[in-house]
Amino acid sequence: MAGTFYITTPIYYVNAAPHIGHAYTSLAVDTLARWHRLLGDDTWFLSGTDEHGLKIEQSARAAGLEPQAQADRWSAPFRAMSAALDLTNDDFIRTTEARHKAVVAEMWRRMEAAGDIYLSEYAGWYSVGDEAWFSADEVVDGKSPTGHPVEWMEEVGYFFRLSKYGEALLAHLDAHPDFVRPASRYNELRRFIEGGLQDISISRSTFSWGIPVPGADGHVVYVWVDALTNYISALGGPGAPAFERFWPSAIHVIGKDILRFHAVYWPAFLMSAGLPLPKGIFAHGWWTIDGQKMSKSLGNVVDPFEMAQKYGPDAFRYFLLREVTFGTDGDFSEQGLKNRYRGELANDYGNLCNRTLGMLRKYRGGVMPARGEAGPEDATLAAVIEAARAQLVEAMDEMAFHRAIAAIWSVVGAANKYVVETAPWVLAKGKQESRLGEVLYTLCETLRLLGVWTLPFLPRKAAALLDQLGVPADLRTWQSTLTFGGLPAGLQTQEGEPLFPRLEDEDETLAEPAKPVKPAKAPKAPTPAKESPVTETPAAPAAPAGIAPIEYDDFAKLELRSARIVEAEPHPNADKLIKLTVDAGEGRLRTVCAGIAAWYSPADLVGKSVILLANLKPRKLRGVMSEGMLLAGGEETVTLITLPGDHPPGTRIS
RNA sequence: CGCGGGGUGGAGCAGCCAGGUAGCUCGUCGGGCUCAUAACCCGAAGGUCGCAGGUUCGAAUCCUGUCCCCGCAACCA
Repeated sequence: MAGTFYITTPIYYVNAAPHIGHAYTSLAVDTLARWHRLLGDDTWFLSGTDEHGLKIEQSARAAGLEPQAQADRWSAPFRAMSAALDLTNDDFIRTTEARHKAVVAEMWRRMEAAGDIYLSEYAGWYSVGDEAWFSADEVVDGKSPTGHPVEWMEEVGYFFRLSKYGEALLAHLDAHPDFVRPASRYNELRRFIEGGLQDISISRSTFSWGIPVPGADGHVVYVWVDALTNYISALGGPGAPAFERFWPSAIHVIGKDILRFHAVYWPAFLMSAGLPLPKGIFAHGWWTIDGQKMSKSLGNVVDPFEMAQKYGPDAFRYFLLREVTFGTDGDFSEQGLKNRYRGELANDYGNLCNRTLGMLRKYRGGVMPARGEAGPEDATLAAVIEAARAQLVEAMDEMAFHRAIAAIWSVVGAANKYVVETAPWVLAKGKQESRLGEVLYTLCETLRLLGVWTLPFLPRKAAALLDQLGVPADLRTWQSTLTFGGLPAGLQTQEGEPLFPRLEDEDETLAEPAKPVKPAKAPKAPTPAKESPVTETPAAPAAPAGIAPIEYDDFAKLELRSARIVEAEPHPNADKLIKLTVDAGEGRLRTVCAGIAAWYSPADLVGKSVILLANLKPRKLRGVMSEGMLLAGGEETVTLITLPGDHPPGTRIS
């Protein structure tokens, strides 16, 4: 069964803090790595950061730092994720490391030697914001389809003959139907390749923060050749011992947005360089938050550090892997996490451990009994275990975490049922010692299997359970769970805390989000439970059950003032925002960005009197400092709260 | 005709590719148990599977049409 298993996360681009998406990818990969180590496979788990490019160069300049210093600074949180989330990555590659640069240069030379790189002049509309080129018909009013300004650029640069590899890629897909998973992505990709591949630009001369193109001063290797090569540079590159040991067995786990680069560019680069292709690519889905797209403006970005802190890394990991079919999109909600925590972790699994160890302590002084008289309930439980073991293996082979967990939990359920049906407390009263011993043994051994099987999914808690049971290391392997009955009699179990203690806020209604809560009578503040905040300032945290009542003092903290809009123009770099200049009677004008572009045009706004939240901490929105927030209401359509036309600016509103 | 995902008991989902008594979790109601983290176990109620046609002995599942929802730039995995 033992084999070689190399698994990677993408390298994360360091222009933003880690969020749930990064955490998800890393946790999924970590779980697979732990699983394969459990199976005894020679396993290597790689993660890292992508640190080159114009964006970093610019943000460094804006911060007054050297690009490397900026990269160091922003790479740190990604490295910190390993500790916070219990990731067991064997290595962490950074594209600014010498070992990486050397292999990128070698890749380049190999591709060049294959005749796949050529110099050409190109010209077109380039958008810094997108780091991409656009054709003339894509550019509207000097903006890219994504709203970023574009500029006409002419550049001499290197191209890669991607067009040459279409047939070979299709042939590879034919021969390896598992090369891209899930199947829906495989189909999507096929259609894309069948549509024909264009050569791609693989160098830049408009910025310098990158790996120099070998033998071509002034050119740096453009993002994909640089970034994708991390998967082999971390192994030391072609010929290195680690490369020989791990390379062709690689599985790249990625988000669905970068499938094309991994499943088209990367294999083509490798073919060109004369190197074997990875074994497969798995593209997972994205998370929405409370049913909505994750976005800063909604204030619903999930901070993985905070979640791990609050619920523990195990529970966070468990939720992400259990909640959705790996490969499809899912919805994250703290409510959902709490529900699964309480139901599946605390009540089902944690409580099973607790009651079992409690009975063992009570009836046998915490010492593992010898086996005894069998009973009819045993076979039922055994059958569930046998089935679950097979399902677990099958599910993990398909990276179907949710099914793997469901299989394990079928055993948890069966064990809880076993307790009720065998009723050890009745056996104890009736002095049926032999049967009681067998029942307690069976439960403990079942817990051992559960503990081992959940090691990849709940690394800390599973280990804690095995510790409580007193399980020695050689009984914590996959192999040791292939047969039932490994636990030796006489084993001393340990006192332990409940694995998953009840959550603090247990009186909270965890089930139905829409529990009608009478709205606090907030004086005048037009704040229904789910208002759309007008500006992109920190929105109130989502409060599904309504917003908790506040004291008057809380309200008094708001400095609301009337203000007159004196100027309005579209935000230079954001479609949803309007940049307003308002007079709040302070003797100076303020700039406020409001997310109302979908409902108002700038011309409509000038001269209106509105309500300004004046003491909101200023905040930069897409590059423009916004000093306040305008009150507005509505869900589908947002309406600014306006005051009668001649209302004097600066009046305090309460 | 831009692309993609989705509409299944109160909520969230599976099933659909390979048609054949509609399943899971949560919630609700009733019962049991008392070892345990007021946890656990059993039972019940509750769905004409968005709508309309079609194919078929038979359709949640295949085909056609149609309506609705959600993503698809900016913290993008």
